[in-house]
Amino acid sequence: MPRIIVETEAYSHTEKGCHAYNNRMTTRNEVMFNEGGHAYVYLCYGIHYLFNVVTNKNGIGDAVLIRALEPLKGVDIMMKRTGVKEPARITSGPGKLTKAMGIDRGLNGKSLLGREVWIEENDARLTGASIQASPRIGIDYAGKDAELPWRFTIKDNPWISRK
DNA sequence: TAATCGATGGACT
DNA sequence: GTCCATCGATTAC
Repeated sequence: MPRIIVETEAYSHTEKGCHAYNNRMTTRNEVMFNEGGHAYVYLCYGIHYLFNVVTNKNGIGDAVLIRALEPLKGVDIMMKRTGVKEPARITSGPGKLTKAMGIDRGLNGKSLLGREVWIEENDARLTGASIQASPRIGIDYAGKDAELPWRFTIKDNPWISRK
């Protein structure tokens, strides 16, 4: 069931918004220190699973949070999973998209080159002008690092989260 | 071992 | 606009 990723946020161990800040490794975020190309899935607020892609080398805790998707197929089953009627709202948020995709902690640490979850290229090509950068969402506790413009969205795409 | 707190979202006033 | 469900990880003691 393909999707196009339309909204992401970057997290690096060099800033406080990241779980791996200051190279802190815990049972929760240890997969972030894996080789890039792995899935990092964790439970937030006791309710929502958030899906990240580990991006750096082994031993370096960097990742990209997937915040929103544009569905290409499978809209019907995602509406059934989430109960959301409006197609453009099914995956418009990091917690909602994992529910729509059926992602849970069972995928934590899985390789994105495997068969359970993966990312691939398609024919869509973006120009720099169609990508907007803005401050990340929901990390006020990170202080000054919360202002980093590390949230990337596709301009005017209706599937991005509205915050 | 106990208290606190989220990389959220939905319901409600 | 405000409130809060819900639970594992983290922090406080």
